[in-house]
Amino acid sequence: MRFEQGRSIYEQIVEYIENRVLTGAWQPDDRVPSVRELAVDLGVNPNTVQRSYSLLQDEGAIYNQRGVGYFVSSDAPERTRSARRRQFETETLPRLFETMEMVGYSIADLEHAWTAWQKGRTS
Amino acid sequence: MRFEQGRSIYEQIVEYIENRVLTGAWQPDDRVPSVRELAVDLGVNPNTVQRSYSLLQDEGAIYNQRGVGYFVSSDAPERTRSARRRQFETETLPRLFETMEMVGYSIADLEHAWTAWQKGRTS
Amino acid sequence: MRFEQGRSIYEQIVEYIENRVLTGAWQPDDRVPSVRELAVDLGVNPNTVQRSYSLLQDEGAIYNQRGVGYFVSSDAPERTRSARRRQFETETLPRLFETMEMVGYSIADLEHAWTAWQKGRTS
Amino acid sequence: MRFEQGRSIYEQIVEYIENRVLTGAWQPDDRVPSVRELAVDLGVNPNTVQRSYSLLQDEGAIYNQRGVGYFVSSDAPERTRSARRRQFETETLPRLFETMEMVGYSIADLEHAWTAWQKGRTS
DNA sequence: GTGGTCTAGACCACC
DNA sequence: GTGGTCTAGACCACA
Repeated sequence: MRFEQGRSIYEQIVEYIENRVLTGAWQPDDRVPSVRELAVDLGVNPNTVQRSYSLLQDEGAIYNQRGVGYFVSSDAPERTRSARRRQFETETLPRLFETMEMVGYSIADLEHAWTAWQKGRTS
Repeated sequence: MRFEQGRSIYEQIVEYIENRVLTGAWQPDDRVPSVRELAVDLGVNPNTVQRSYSLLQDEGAIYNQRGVGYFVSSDAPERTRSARRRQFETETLPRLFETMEMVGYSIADLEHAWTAWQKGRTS
Repeated sequence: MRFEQGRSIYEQIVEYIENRVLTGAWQPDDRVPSVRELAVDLGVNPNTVQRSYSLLQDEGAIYNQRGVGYFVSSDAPERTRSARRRQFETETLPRLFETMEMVGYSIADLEHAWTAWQKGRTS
Repeated sequence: MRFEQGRSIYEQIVEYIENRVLTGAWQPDDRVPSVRELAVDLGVNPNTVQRSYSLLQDEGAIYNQRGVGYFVSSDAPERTRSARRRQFETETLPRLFETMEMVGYSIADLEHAWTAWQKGRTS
C-alpha cells in the first residue's frame, strides 16, 4: 500500500481497514494483524498503527482482547456502511454537485464516467 | 466568509478566489483586492492572504503589476476550469465510485440526489 | 519595450538607456526624451522614469539643463562602457564560471553557443 | 554561511542546497537538516528555512516524510542540473553575449579569463 | 499606496 | 522529535 501525501497516514490506515471490512475480506470476529505486524507491512511507525486501531475501537469497528489482539466487531460491516453512507450524503454529495456545476460537468457526463469506470473495473 | 476548520485558511482563500473567477464575478484584468484589504475583509493576517496570492500567481490565475496590485489573468477562467476538471476526473471521481460501490449507492440514487439538489438550489 | 518581472523597472530603464548610448543610437549632447514622454512610451509611472534619470545623472551619464531637459554627457559612452566592463569582470564572470562548472558546461560549449548566437544575430 | 544583501535569504538557501546536491555533497535519499536545525545553523528564522524547503519540494528536489523530515529526491541531481542548464542557456547566455558585444569583450578574452580562473581555482 | 520579506513566537497535527 | 500554519508586527523597495 502506498500513501497519499496531504492526508494523515493514520486516517488512510483507518480507511484501508474499513474497506477490508466493507468488502468482506475481513469477517466479524476475524483477528486483525497485530500492531507491530501491520506497521512492518506498511513500513510505518507502530505508534501510527496504534492510533488507527484506537480510533477504530472507539468507533466500535474492532474490539480488543487483552494479550491476544484486535478482532473485527460483529456489527462492524453494517455500522461502517451506514456511517460511510451518512457521511457520503451529507458531505461528499453537496460538495460534488457544487464542483460539477462550477466546472460544467453534467449528470450525463457522470453516467458515462461511471460506466467507463465499471468496464475498467471488470476487465 | 467563514472558514472551515481542518483545512488551511490560505487554501480556502485560493478556492474562494478561483470560484469568483469561475462564476465570472471577477473578470479577466479586473483588479483583485489588495493584500491588506482582503486581509481586513476576511479577518485574517495579511501574510495569509499574501500566501494565497503567491500561490494563485504561480498557477497563473492572477498576475502582479509592480506597485499597483494583482489582476485576474486573461486565461484564468479556462485555466482554472480545466485544472479543476482534471482534478475532478482523476481524484474525485474514482474515489466517489469506490465509495458508491462500497456503501451500495447506485447511479440511479445519485441522479435522484442530483435533481433534488437542483430543486433546493433554485428555490 | 517589455519589462521582465523580478527586477525593478527603473533598473531596466537605466539599462535600456545605457544600451542606447553604448550602441551609439544616442550620441553625446543629444537630448533624451522628457520624463513624461518616456513614461508614456513605456507605459510606466513618471516617478519611475524620474528615478532612472536621477540615477543616470548621479553616474554622470546624462546631465540636466533646467527647464530644457536631459542630455547625454560627452563622456557617457566611455564612462558607461568601462563601468560595465569592470562589473562584467568582477561580478558576471566569476558567477558565470561557477555556474558552468556546476552544470557541466565547457568552454567549448560556450564557443559554440557564441557562434550560434552571432549567426542568429545577423540573419 | 553569509548572505548577500539584495537577494532574498530564502532564495539563497535554495541555491545553497541545490549546490550541495549538484556537487554530490548530499546524496539522494540523504536526510537534509531539519527546519529548526538549519535555521539555527544559518542564524535565520525557521519560517525562512521552511519557505526554502517548500519551494525545493515543489521543484521535486526534496521530498517529505511525515513526522520524520526532508530527504533528497532520487532524481534531484539530474533534475536540478538540467533546470540550471536550461536557465543558463535561455537567460544567462543571451544576456552575457549582449554585454560582451556592448563592452567589446571578445570570445578570446573570455577564454583567457576562463583559464586564469581555473588556475586560481586549483592553486 | 502596493507587494515582498523576515522575525518572533505560538499552536497544532502527526510520527 | 518532525513539519505546517497562523498571527503580529516590522522594514524595505517600488510605483
